[in-house]
Amino acid sequence: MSTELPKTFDPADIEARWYAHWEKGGLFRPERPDAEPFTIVNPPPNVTGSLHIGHALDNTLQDIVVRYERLRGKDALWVVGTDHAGIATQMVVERQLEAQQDKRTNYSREDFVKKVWEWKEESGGTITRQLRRLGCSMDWSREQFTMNPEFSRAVTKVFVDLHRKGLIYRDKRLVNWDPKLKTAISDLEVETRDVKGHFWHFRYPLADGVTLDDGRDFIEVATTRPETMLADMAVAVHPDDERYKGVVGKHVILPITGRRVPVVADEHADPELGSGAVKITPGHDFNDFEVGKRAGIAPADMLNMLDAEGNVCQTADGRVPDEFLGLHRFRKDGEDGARELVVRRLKELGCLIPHVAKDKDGNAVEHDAEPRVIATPFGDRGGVVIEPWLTDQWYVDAEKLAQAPIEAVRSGAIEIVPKSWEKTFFNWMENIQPWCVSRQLWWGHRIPAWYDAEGRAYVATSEEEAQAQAGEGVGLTRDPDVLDTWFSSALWPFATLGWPEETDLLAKHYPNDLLISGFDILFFWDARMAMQGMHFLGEAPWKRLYLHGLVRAADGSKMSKSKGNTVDPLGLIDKYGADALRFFMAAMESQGRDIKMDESRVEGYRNFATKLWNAARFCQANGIGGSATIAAPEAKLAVNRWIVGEVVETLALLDKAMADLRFDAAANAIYHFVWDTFCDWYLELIKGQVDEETRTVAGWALDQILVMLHPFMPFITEELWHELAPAGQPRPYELILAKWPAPEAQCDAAAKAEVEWLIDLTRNLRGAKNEVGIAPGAKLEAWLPEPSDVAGKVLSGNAAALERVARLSAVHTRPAPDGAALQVGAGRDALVIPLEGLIDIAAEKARLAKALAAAEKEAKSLEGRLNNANFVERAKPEAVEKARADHAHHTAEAARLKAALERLG
RNA sequence: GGGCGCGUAGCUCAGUGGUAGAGCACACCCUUCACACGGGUGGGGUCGCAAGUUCAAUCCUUGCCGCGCCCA
Repeated sequence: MSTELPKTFDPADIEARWYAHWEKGGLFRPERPDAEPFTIVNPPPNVTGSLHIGHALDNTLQDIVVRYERLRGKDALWVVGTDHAGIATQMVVERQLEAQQDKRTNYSREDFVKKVWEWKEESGGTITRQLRRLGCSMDWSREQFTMNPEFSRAVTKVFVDLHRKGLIYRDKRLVNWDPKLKTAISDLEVETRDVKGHFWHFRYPLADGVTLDDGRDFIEVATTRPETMLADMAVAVHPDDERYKGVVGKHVILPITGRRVPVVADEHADPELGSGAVKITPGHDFNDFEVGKRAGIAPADMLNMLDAEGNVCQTADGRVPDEFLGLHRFRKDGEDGARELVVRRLKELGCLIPHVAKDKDGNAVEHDAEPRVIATPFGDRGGVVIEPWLTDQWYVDAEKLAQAPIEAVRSGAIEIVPKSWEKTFFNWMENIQPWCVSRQLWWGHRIPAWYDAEGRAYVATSEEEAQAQAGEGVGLTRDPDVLDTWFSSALWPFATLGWPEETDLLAKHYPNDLLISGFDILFFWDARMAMQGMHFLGEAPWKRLYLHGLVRAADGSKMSKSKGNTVDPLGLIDKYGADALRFFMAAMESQGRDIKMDESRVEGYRNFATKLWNAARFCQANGIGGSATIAAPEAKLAVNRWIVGEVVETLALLDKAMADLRFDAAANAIYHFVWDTFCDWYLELIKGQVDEETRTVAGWALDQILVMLHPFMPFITEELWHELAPAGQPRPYELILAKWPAPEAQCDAAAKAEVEWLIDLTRNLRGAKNEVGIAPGAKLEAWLPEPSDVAGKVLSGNAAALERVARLSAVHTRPAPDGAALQVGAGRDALVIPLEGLIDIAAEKARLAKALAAAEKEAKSLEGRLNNANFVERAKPEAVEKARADHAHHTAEAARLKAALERLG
């Protein structure tokens, strides 16, 4: 036995000490060349990031699984690393420059990128340090980064290969353009939000004296974005719309620009909506782009009226008046923009149709526009309104790549847990759009494409190769853009293992076994890993995909920095310890539900850790220490045989829960075993009678607790593992590398029955004493004239426990003396405790009457059911059997209570 | 508009076709030699509403009400 444990434990001290020890000793990835592999890759956090509560959840769950599998003897590999996070990281460094009145464009690309690398080396490790505080047992020796040279080579190869197969192509079309960040973004990075806006109605004069059937010489169109009329190229009407039949093919003359544009028939125009005619701006609206193409306008000919920052520029036909040039697309920083000026000019020209509304007195009032809620696209990073903008970008043919993953999920090759996410997955994958992967940034994987003077692209793994393709002497310039960060992180499950080299690591650990991620990155990351993994390695990257929810604030709202309602996991670790935070995460993680932050529960699990600590102190003081065996020790005493059986049952619950990825069930199983079974009953029952057998069994049971709890609470368990080692016999290995329990024992039903009888008796006795006002500590004598078999065994074998725990100094197996007495049940037995003059007879009668009423109510209800022929004939035989047994039990109970009442007079 | 999920004790959450559970909170008792971050006892729920299926519904089906998320 080592020196005695201190009275309280200090999580901070233990955590720092053990983590350093594990990491230094390489214990996160022991050499297990012949063991079955188990592989998880962590969702690489942004290098810019710091640990938030969502990371804490995600990584805790992964660590629980990895530690569990490591204890089960597998060659468990948890790949860790960080993501270069193109936009986010570039923004961080740009902000730093801004703070010094400096800016990115003051530097050459090379110099700026060098600055980002410097920043990364200096501050990029914050989050990885924080993951260590959580206790995460990742393989730091192989820490990855998406911009490492090896990883970058994989990214280039993927781009070149996909291009060769026609799965990546360059195209001129509308993209989601972020005018703040000045880059294209993918459709997933666009957040649609409802915003209050306006709906303006214009009149576009018909050209050449043409009129509508009703005589009007103009067409009415409406828009929420008036400024785009500067680049209008058509007016569309529905082909079946009788009102406009006569003007299809005719023209209108646009106000302000004077541009002559055709009226085209297109089904996009909805006759039911407004006037039924819509203005068409193919260069600035996704729907209009399609209409324009159908009307025969090539994308290259579509008019563009905005620059990269969303300011008005001259269109190719030179028709935008000078006063508009340089204006922002709409009001910004308190200054009117093109939108406001267009409305003003149209109004002056008499081309604005006012919106007529009634005021509160019922009078008609004219407004420039109708107020309306508009679904508006915002960039999820920059936070400004996204502009559909006509540019050349690189696209991945996601539709083709999506087929294999769809099939994999359908066939079960990938199991999504919880299953309810499958539908969402299919819905997205089956309607997937081309994925725009080029970004107009400097920080990231530069696109491996070179252009000649005519703009022809040569895609190659190197400039030499591109030159070879283009031919000797052809001048080439490299594409300035970089790839979407998710394009590279999609390769995480295999590029981190050395792909495209055919390494042993790759052969052993691909496919990974499991991926754990928040559902919020199902499309961004998980689906894209599945696409790339299946395309390049022919197999799904993982067998199971576990999706967890969000950690929400205590009031159920989403945590966000701007709302200021975030909870810092490191603060919780400081306050309660990493073990408590981890256990909270596990216990609250029920599949398919978000976790609401509840600090009192974290506190509760801190208390749980303290409970275990003190139980260990008790054991230590009684010479109970580390066990020498994996298998359960032989035992004769009922309590010991019983606790072995309880370990066996808990282990089964735990293994089942882990197999099902039910983290809550797993955590609860071990929690209840430790607190309720081991501490509250087993330790109480062995107190004062700790013999050699008990020492052995208790030591073994405590070891099983440490192992089973270790995945959830790695620090305290590791500490106790060593503290409890027998004197002079240090543990041969750390707990992190211990063997998962294999009791090779069965539940002993007889021992279980005995101990449960004793527990039942104790509970009932305590309750009775409490209700009739006897001091809990009072020692009593009881009479049990005809003990059942179980009772007999307890009386003969557990007298000490009876006295200590049940506080019965003697139990006489002969008829009880006459007089007032307390009656207490235990299993099928009823003990009589004569207490003439000691108890409040009225209180005891009330207690018995209450119990009798309850028993009679149950018995009556069961009787009713059993008298129902339908039930007896049609219900499952087990159900009928159980009802009969319960009925007998409650009837006997009632009879007993009635007798006891009569005894009291 | 389409999809998903939720509504169970004061709060946070499990759960099951056959007498409703946990943690915290609450009430009362206990300074019992591991632990007051503890021990003991107890109160508290027509399981959102309505109909249907069933011998039996908190659980299955449908509708409704309320809340949340995703997609268009």
